[in-house]
Formats: sequence, C-alpha cells, structure tokens
Amino acid sequence: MSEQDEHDLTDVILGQWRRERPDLDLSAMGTLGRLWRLAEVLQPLVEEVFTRHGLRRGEFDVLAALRRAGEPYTLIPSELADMLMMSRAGMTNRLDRLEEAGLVERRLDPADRRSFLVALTPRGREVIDATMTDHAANLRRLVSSLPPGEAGTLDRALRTLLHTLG
Amino acid sequence: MSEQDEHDLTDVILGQWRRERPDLDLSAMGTLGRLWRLAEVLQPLVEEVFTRHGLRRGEFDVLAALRRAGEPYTLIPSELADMLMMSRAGMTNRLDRLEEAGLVERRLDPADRRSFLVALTPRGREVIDATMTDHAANLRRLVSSLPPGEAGTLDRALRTLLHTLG
DNA sequence: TCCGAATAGTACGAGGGCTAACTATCTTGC
DNA sequence: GCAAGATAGTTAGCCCTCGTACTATTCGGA
Repeated sequence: MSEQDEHDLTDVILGQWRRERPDLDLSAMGTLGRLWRLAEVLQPLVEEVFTRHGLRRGEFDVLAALRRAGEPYTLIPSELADMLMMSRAGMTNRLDRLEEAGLVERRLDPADRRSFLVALTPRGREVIDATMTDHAANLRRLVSSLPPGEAGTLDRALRTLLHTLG
Repeated sequence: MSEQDEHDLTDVILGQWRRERPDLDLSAMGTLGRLWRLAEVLQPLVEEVFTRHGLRRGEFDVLAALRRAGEPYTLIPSELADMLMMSRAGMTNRLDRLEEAGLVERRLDPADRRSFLVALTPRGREVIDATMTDHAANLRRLVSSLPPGEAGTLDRALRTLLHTLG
C-alpha cells in the first residue's frame, strides 16, 4: 500500500495510527476495517429494498426463513430463533409484528402443545416472493463493480476465514 | 460451486433458495452473505479484547479516535460523532460513561462556548494504548489463517467495492 | 449592529435487542 | 405412573441507539 492510495477512510485512520503508534503491526487492521465498513455501507442499500416492500430487515429474515424452508412454509419459533441466531424473546416480538401485519399466523402444533407452528399466510408468501426477486437483483447490482474473477477470489477468501473462525 | 462444497451455513441457505426459487440469480448472495456472516462472527472475537480492558466497543471507538488524533488528544463531541458516524445524542451518552469512568474529561472550549473539548485523561491514555496493543495483535491472529497473497487480494476486492459504493 | 438562520450539546421517548424469571408442557428414569 | 429436569414461549426490565424538540451560542447579511 503506497502513499498515494490513501483515498479511503480506512487508510486515513491507518495513517493516523502509524504516526501515533509506529510500534504496532497494523497489517490486519486495514482489511478488517474495510470489511466492517463495507458491511455497514451495504446495510442501508440492502434495506432500501425491504422498506419498499413494507418490511424491516428482521421481518424479511423471518419470512425468508419460512419461504426457503419450502412447503408448507411452517417452522416453530425455536427453529426460527436458532436459524437467525437470536434470542427466543426477540423472536416473540418479531412474530407479534408479523402476525399483526397479516404476513404469518400462529397455528397449533399437533405434536407439542407448548409450541406452535409459524406459517406464512398467502399474503406473506406474496410479499416475500416479490421482495426476494428485487433483493436478488439488488445484490447483483451492488457487487457488479467487481470483475468476475475478483468476485470469485473474494468469495474464496471469505470462505477460508469463516471456516477457520466459525 | 459444486454440490460437495456445501459445508458453509451460507451454502446451505443458498441451496434452499435454489430449490425453492430456481428463477433467481443468486450469484451475488453467497458472497455478500458470507461477508455479513464474517463481520458478525468476528465481532465477539474482537470485543473480547475490549472487555478484558474494561471497555465496550463504543467506548473503545471514542478513546481510539482521541488517541489517533494525536497531541493534545482533544476533539469536540461533534467531531467525534461525525468520525464515528453516529448521532450526537448517542455521543453524549458515551461521553457521560467515559467521563464517569475517568477516561476522558470535558474541558471548556476557548473558541466556542456552545461546545467543549473532550480530552483523554492520563488514565484514558494508558487504557487505550494498552488495549490497542492487544487489539492489533488480536486482529493479526484472526486473519492469520489467510495466506499473505490471498489477504492482499481480499483487501483489493473490498477496496474496489467500497470505492464504488461509498 | 442587530436579527434570523445555523450549529452545539442535551433531554426525552420510541424501538428493538438481550438476559432472567416465569408458566406450561414434555421427557426421562425409577 | 410419577416426580425431576429439560424445553417452549412469553413477560419484565435493562441497555444502547436513534430522531425530535429544546436551549444556548455563534455566524452572516441587511
């Protein structure tokens, strides 16, 4: 990384640290800083699509999990909470909102009376399908600046890191 | 991406979508899904270092911004809020906590009586320097699984995306 | 020079997440 | 069969962020 490449917020921060703490090895900080920053920058660009369909990100996540589970589009709250890696209490709230909006419904679980089945309503199915179509196109657009070869390399690097960390 | 590569949470999700919505082009979703997942997985691994030094991530961010600003380690709250891309109200709270902990202090701003200077205390300076030393080593450890060449490629790809999006 | 607009920081209430505690139900081992 | 422990979902309370409204101060143009 040469001097004149400093046109990035992360590079500016790195430059400040190098001046103040020349004793530190910051080789990893630039890459990870950019990774977080990119995830942050991407967030509103992705959520814009959800908003256009009347969904928040968390609600989209629940509908998407139900939809990709396949027919009959039902899961129990614990499964949803585990899939989305969130607490069950948080899932209760999301389901309340989604049920209120008429996108999912709670049905009795014949197998376990402590639990119930969360099911996509027909309207929920329509909403998630339309949203997902736009979402996929949006993601494609967002990474379109990356040459195909570089996209593959990026994917491989992310995969390697995820594999060793998670 | 062939069948037997599916050992990744993102791959599983992608496989479900391909089954349910074969009409969609999901080429971008895998990479971006992994990027978000990696950012998520990394978070607690990074925060563990902050916790060990008695800091939360948000507090670390403020101390780090003051530290890398250089002597005399002072900034005004608006500058801090802008740098950290958060609301001023949120910054008020963080500064309250940090001042309570004796890591920063509010001084009069001779140039503007609406504002004041946020300054690192000697103890704040010690804490951020010690934390930063560990933090840099930790980041290096976290990306150490990546071959040096691949790290450079990853960095370049992230840089390209950030440049076109942000 | 003086009044309107912009800006600095803060208080307050809403939103959404979490943990812990609680009730209801299921499962297990005797 | 039945008590003990595990598990499902919910409630209550906390935390941190944000947006909005507010006060104090500064800036800028007539």
